[in-house]
Amino acid sequence: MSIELTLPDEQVLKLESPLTVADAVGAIGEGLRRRAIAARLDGKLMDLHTALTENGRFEVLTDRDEDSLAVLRHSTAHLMAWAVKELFPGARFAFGPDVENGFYYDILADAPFTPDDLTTIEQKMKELARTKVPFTKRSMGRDEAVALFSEQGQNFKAEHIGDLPEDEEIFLYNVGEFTDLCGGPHVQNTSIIKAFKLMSVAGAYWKGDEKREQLQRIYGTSWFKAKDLTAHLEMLAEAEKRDHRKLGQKLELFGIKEEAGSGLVFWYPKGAVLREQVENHWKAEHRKRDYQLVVSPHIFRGELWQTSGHLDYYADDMYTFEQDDQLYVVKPMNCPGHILIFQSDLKSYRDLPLRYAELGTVYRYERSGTLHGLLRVRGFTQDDAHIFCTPDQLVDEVEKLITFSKELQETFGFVEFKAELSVRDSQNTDKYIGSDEEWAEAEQALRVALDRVGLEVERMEGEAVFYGPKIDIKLKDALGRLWQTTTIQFDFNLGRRFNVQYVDADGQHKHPYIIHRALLGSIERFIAILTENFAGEFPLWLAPVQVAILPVSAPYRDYGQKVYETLRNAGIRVELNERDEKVGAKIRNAELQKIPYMLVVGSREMEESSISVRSHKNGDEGSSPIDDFVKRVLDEIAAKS
RNA sequence: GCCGACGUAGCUCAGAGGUAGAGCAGCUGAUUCGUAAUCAGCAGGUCCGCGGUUCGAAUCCGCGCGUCGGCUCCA
Repeated sequence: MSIELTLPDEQVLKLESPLTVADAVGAIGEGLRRRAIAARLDGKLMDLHTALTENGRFEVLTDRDEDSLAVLRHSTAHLMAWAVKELFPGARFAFGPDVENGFYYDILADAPFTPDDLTTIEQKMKELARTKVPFTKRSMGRDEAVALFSEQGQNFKAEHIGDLPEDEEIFLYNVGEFTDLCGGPHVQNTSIIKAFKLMSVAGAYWKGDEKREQLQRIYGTSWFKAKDLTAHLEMLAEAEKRDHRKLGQKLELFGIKEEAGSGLVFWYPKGAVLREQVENHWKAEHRKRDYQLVVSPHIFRGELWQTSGHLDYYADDMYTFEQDDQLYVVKPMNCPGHILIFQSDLKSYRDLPLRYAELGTVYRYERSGTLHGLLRVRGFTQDDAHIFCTPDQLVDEVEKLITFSKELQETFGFVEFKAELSVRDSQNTDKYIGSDEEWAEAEQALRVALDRVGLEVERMEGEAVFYGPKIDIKLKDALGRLWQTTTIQFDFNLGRRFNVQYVDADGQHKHPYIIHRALLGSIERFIAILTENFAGEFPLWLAPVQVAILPVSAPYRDYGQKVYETLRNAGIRVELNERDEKVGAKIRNAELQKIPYMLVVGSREMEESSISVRSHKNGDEGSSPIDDFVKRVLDEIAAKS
């Protein structure tokens, strides 16, 4: 029998079976055979020793393909499991997949792994890898496989076989003494696994269920080349340097105080300036787009949260207290407030679309283990808005929102975005509020709007919240990391619960569509993202201190004071360093604080009524008349660049 | 919330049953200096909190709080 393989260049390769994938790769070229990691037949990944039995589009993966990395990492996970089995014979293995940048394996061990254990395991892996042991695959009957794993005490594997679809073939992979339930593919042998490192160990639940066993998850990273591993570790070191929690401390931006409670942020003067700039810009941009800014109280009576449904769903996650036998709730959302404002008078279709925006500070009791710097807190300020509109205004409004989101974030220097469209789980529509028509219409509106803006979008089946479909937009930062900021959510629930209405042209009372949205997400979170993106080197318009004036020595302080006043009166955020230090030390301090401009003033400058400019970006830039410098700075601030 | 690690001066960290240490920052004084750290002195601590073991606990044990890495969760 012959097999026809269509190669990426459309060439058709005819081969006689029986043959393996490796044979086919060898037929294309011997050099390729040596470099091949795996192959793809009609999009399906297979390893090299698999028998080829069907025709199809055939693609060879070498160590240059992204997908090969996944294969390598998955194989590294197996190698690690083997090493663990050697060192800890009682270990029971759960899942061990590849993940972004690496892999993990969930293991139930007699005792938790220590950092020393990781070192030992890593050494063992290196030792085992050098023996150049092959990965081999075989098929096995279900009952036989369950019996095999049960007999070995591998109850997680045995359990998982029972969870696999009836018609799925069961495969086992062997590497050395380790046998795993696994579909593959894997690298040919362990000699390819060279550049890896075990990173950390953490708890993880079996099958992600917090009611099930908690396992030890060992994370590792793996690469084809040592220099890729080094580059990855350097990237992690760079990310650590940019950690907003560290920079927040060093640059005196904010702090979280144990004595005040976790997840609650104190904004120091410099951080408060950052916030102020972000918020001012945000407000101005909303006014430009016909939003009305509103302010709602921080606490509402409990009944309101009964009406909204939050008290039923989230009672344990809300801060509540009683006063005069009356339950009050510290608001975890702004929506009910905006609805009350909407209902303050009878609304006409002529009033729509109506856009209420508020930088609304909300409080939610987040579980202690989830808190993380400014990224996950218990008190935060949503850049919230609610849009009330008619059905035929829907698409336009959503399109405006997406465009607004992009424009707003672009000002902060972000240029790349990814969108996710979350829709309901079509298998399980009962748990969602709203009719099929509403869901269809809303999803259509979101989709059309996304198309119009031309944003890349991924459909997320079953990821919608119970009350409506949503679009989430993620930005990509300077290190290529994605951060979710914008969320645009339909709400079929609150309008009904509060009976929100407007009078249409035909005199009928109707429910408006309600869209809930945040563009930056929360101010706290967004400032964390900004801090990490810029590594604390904020653009001039955001910089807490824009200019530092550094007199060379005491006799020039008065002149420095004059320059200070000129800049301050021009609206520039400026600091005068009057300390009794050498100018080198003053520069060092200003550089460490990442202040964009430093002005050195001494005798020369005093005589010429000038200043010497040093920028954080370029270093010494030479002298300049004061007025020229003021203009330059004001222009740069205005450009928000 | 769960698993693990950690918590010492404002910050970064050393110390490990027997009087609590360094650097930076702070204060005082000297110095008056030209593009990333001038010198000297002084001060600074419930060693996260509460219990326990011990003649004696920052150190060992228990509980609590907090931080970190994950898991789970995220209206």
